Amino acid sequence: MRPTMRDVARHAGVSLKTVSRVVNGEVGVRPDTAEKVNEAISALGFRRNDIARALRGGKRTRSLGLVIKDVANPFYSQIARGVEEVARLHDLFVISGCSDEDPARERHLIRSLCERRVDGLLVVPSAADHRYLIPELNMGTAAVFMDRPPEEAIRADVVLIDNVGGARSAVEHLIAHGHRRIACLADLPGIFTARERRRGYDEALQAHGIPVDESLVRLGPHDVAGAEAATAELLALGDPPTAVFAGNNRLTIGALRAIQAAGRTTALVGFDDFELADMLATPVTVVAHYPAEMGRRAAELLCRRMDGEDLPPQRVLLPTRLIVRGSGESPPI
Amino acid sequence: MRPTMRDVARHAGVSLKTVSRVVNGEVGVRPDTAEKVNEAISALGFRRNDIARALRGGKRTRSLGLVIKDVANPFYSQIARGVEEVARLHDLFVISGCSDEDPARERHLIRSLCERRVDGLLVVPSAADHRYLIPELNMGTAAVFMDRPPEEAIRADVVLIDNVGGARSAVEHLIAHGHRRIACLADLPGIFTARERRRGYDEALQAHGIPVDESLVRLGPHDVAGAEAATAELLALGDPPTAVFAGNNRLTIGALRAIQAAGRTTALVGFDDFELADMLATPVTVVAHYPAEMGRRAAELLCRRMDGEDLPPQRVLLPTRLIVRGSGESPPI
DNA sequence: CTGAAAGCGCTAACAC
DNA sequence: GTGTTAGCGCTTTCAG
Repeated sequence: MRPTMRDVARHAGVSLKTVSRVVNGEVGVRPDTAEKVNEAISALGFRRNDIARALRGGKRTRSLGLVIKDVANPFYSQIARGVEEVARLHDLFVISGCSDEDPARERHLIRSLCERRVDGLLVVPSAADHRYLIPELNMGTAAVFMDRPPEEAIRADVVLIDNVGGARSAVEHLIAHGHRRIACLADLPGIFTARERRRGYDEALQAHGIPVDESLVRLGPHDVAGAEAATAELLALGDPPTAVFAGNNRLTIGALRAIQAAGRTTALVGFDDFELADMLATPVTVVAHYPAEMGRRAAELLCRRMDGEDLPPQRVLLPTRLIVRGSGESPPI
Repeated sequence: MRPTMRDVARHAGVSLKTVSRVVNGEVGVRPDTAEKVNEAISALGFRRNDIARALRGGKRTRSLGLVIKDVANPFYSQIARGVEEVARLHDLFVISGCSDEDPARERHLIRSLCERRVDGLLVVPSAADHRYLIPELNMGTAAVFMDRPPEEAIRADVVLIDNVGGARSAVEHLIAHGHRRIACLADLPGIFTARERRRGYDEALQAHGIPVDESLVRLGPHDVAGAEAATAELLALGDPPTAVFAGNNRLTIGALRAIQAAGRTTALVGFDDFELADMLATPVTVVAHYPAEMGRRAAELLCRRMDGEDLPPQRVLLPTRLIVRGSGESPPI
């Protein structure tokens, strides 16, 4: 069906190797020979077969594998964008898959990507054991982790957000506005970022001599509906919180819905910026960060590893920024 | 570095072919032989090389190429998600790239994907000439287009949204609420969806005997700022529109900003749903559609083509749905 | 400058 | 049940 170099060679009346030289822009081909070859190439519609190319010479496949939770989620799609930008610069393709936070699927994806001989792996790891990766890493597949670190045993680079610092700055902002009864909404404690952000919340309170009141902390909600219900419960307490810190954008939206529904002016600061946060009835104060930058940085580290650079495992911490919009500045009631 | 089947065979004291049989779950291997082979596999950390596998026998690479404008844009990332869901069911990998609406980059991407011998191609085409694809298609690479059709000469399946019908329903909704001076904001006329939506606007007015007033039509703005400026201009007219139809989500946001800034209650219906549309100060009435479904349908069509099904080119039209939320129901002033 | 031969890691087609 | 041989489409020697 598809013509091969042999076919082109036959058509042009030269040897296979000469075609190879022309196709790869090697030197040492007379212009008129090259001309003949190029004519044959377009006459036959020849396309070099990169699969065969990668096979011979243990060549790189010029591809990297990306495992994220879900591309449809803006956080991950921005990571993917950052990765793609760097990949493009290095003439690499990105082969990606969604784990949907399922460890079995994640493992299957990584295994399949290794079977396809991707030159490197970029992974947002789920809460699971990643030791199965060790043989792959030893076998020479570079890997960089994003957003959550793998276990200690895995010696690989990782790019994280400053979760603790970001959460602390959010809660300190609320304290600065006079709040002392501040609720904390965080995702499932199995998730690294949820634990870290909760830790930032604790640290901020402690630093200001405010005891942590566990009845104001809700760990577990991980969607808008769950956060809305949890917030409604908090607002219905005898002594309700005057402010809420929400650990991610879905939790922020849920909290917002509950606060609006209750007709309160409870202050709110959320982790993660989101589109239209400034256009809502109450514009939302957030701890912003830059997922695309995370993707870029991770991809850059990976490329360096792929080029054989041999540093000790890096741990990059990306900064956050508090964006003040209104919801975080309401005074305590 | 990485062990091959030969190495495994040597280690297990069997022939290469026996290893191949075990690795591929073929029948006709004694359990104890299989056992030995499996031990050698884990001892050496062997991973079958899918590159070599695809080469032999003109085998499929079990991958498909996806070319979209930008993964970071929720519209495209949802398409990507739909594609990935179907790919997963068929045990296919997705190799994707962003064209950023640059025809040269799009062409480069498609070419490279063909060189990697993807089994099929899923493309959101930019406004450009796609005839260079014809040889690839003839050479057996299946292709399905999404969101915008390629030129007539390309005989391939395409999955579209009902742009005309959706726009018409939006404008008829405004007419039903008593509006007659309805503005139209649409993207660059080079873009298929922009033209089609503008056509739906015209059709709705004509169907109700309302003459099209070109001074109320703004073609060209393609970001929030541009739409905001265009809308501000419209509102400043001596005889301003009482309602606005915005041709996509960025234009809707821009219009909304301008209307809020002017302190008006101008009615607004937008094409494309977006997150938090219901949480804004004025919840936004929209023409919703389902990008993930577009990705799924396109991927399904592609898989059927890849399986050799030979129907005439299909043209799938996905329905839209008007979601009433408030902004589209204000009466004329 | 150009070409012939070997072989990347695997599977298909046949032996035994 | 198991092994041997050929060869996928290309690049890499090494000769001419």
